Amino acid sequence: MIENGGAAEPRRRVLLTDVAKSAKVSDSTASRALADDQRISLATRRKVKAAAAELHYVPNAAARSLRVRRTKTLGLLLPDLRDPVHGQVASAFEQEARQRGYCVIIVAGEKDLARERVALRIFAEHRTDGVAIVSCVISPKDARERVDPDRLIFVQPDHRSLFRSDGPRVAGVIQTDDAGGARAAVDHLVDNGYRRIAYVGGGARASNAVRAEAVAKALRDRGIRTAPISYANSAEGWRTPGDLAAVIAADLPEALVCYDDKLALALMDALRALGVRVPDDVGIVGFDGIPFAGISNPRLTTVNVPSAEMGSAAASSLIRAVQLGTVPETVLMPLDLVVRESTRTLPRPAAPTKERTARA
Amino acid sequence: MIENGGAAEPRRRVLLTDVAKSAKVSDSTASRALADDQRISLATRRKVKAAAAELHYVPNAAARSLRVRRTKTLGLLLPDLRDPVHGQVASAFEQEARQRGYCVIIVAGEKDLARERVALRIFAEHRTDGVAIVSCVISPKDARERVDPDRLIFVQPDHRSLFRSDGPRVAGVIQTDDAGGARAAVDHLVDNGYRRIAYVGGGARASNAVRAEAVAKALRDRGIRTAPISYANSAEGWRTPGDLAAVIAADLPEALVCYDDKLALALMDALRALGVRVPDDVGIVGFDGIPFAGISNPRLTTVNVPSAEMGSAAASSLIRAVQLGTVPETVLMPLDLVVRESTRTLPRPAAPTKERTARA
DNA sequence: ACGGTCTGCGCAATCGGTTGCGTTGTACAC
DNA sequence: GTGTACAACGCAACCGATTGCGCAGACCGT
Repeated sequence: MIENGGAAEPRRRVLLTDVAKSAKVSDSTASRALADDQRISLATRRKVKAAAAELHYVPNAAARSLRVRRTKTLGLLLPDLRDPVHGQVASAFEQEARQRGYCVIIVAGEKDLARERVALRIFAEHRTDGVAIVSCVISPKDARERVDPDRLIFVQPDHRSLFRSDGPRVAGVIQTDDAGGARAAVDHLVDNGYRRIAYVGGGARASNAVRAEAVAKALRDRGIRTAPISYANSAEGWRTPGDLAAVIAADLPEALVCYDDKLALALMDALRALGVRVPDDVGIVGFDGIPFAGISNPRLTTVNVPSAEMGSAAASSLIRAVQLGTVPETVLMPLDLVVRESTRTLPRPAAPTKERTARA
Repeated sequence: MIENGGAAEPRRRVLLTDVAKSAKVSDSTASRALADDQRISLATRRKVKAAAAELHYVPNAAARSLRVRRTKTLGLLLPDLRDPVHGQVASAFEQEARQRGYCVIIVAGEKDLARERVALRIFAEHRTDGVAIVSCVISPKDARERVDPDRLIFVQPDHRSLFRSDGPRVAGVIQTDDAGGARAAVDHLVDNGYRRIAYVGGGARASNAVRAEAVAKALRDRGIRTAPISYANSAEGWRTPGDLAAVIAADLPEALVCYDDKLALALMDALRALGVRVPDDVGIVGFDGIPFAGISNPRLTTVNVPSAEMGSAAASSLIRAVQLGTVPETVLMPLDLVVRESTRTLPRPAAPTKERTARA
């Protein structure tokens, strides 16, 4: 029977000791019994478990992790939970972690270095067994100094610029093959007759530079030698999609490759306001493969990024590393193009035309 | 100077004791100094802090919370991090919490009772100072038995069906005024000449029933006495938006009020595939006000739900309750309609027409 | 010189589990 | 009868902080 004490006092939490007492065994035996330690007889184990259930015993994670020096907790640092891509990553990460018995502390860093450092500090205080950093601005070096590098993994669903000049290994990295994705996008466009192709950037962020470069290279590789147009934001401040659309509409290319789907969709909206039709007047391809790209009007052709896979891969890789005492692995995620309605086949000879490919 | 010990052994964590030793004070003084206890002289405080910084001391949250019986941690249970609405709520919740010095453990319950119970168990083990439950299937009663009711708040950005037959107070609740929202939507439609108005449901979920009822009542209140059409999903299984669109197109109403924006947008896409134009052939209004509703084609008229405000309200209310030892308050969030392009003014006398409003 | 009041700091208990090691009890062999 | 092996369990230390209480020394007044 449960002793209630009569009064409605703030019911004292039931401790392992209470369970032990109720089962008439020592604390240590109770602890082992609940952990299914083979040294404890089956009968005793059952007795203890029954008592625990009866008393509604809930172990104290803090006390346990203090002793065992493991928290079964992971830290997840990302820029923003509202973003579809990060939401996808976070969702998959959390699921995978939970299935493996870990729970996760999520902190949004908002692409702000100070906040990101605070986040890592929080993880350190909580002694998380591992940390995943998704698309953040903090440098790997900086991050390594704040949390155990062996317990650290970077996830870059949108770029991997941080990892070029930083030596062979910084920790685990789950990165995307932006070059491959850009190639697929460009191939699709060129094969369908598009020639005047522009890249529309997402600002001054490093992630943008990577995709811009990837697209530029893919264009060069296909012999598109017309100076690639690139609409970057002004160094200061941000252009609204409306402003950007106006600039673009003033000298309309045949196709636009956008930094990401969010930009592509916003741009489609803004262009529509200007009377520019997609894909009739201009083709558009995005990056990321967010859910809404599949039901927009027109549906968006996009380079799909396996955000969910990246999230779960990060979690499982991290956990494996923690348990084995190794360093999280590094994996490169392939990107595939999903062709929809925002691009079409241009009514023009698909074979490379002499006048455009110059001396090809 | 930092003693490194030479070898690359798994650098022992630095403890408060180390800081104390380095500052030549006792542990207790070190602890108090770091907490800026007035009893410790300023000079000593500075000395200790310097030592802590020098040694890169990071306090152990588990040890601390074990002692102080407070974890400065909140639990957040929601169905899915991928959902725009929940993402918004989670984002705001996390921000607010972090600003107040709390960190948050997020668990996705996926509208699955078992998983939700596991989540609450996790929160209980971690002794979270408070728990917020967003749009979940677990009953308030059930939840109250698993976590301290005084530390519990429900957030219902999409419905509040759980709270009708459950007594006056179940814990804190942040709920939405769906009735008001539905009224605004219906008023807008009716004022613009729409008469044959249907509600398109989101399945058998309780949340759907609430909005369906709210819309039905709003229609009745405006004297729209034609039997309100309502496209519910079949009891078993789910209809695809395509199926749903086909059914709707077969006998097209003048306007559709959808359970949420996601459904509205999917429906617009499916209807377009069937050659039905929005808003020319049918008006559409959604619920939630997700970001993408603002840039869809056509832009979606929708009942805006202040998800972010709800998230931060939940966090601050919860924290306040925890600190004051009171019960989290209950608030009702007003919903406002944002009119965009998916509805228009019908070329029909706006005044109620005799033949439709029957004996009005 | 001596009692009283502060100021600044340290001792040791405490939070709630886990675990190395030792102890008890029984069975079995010799 | 005694030694040995093994199964089942208990004692007490430990994890790393926080904090109630007490104590030493400085300072002051008389």
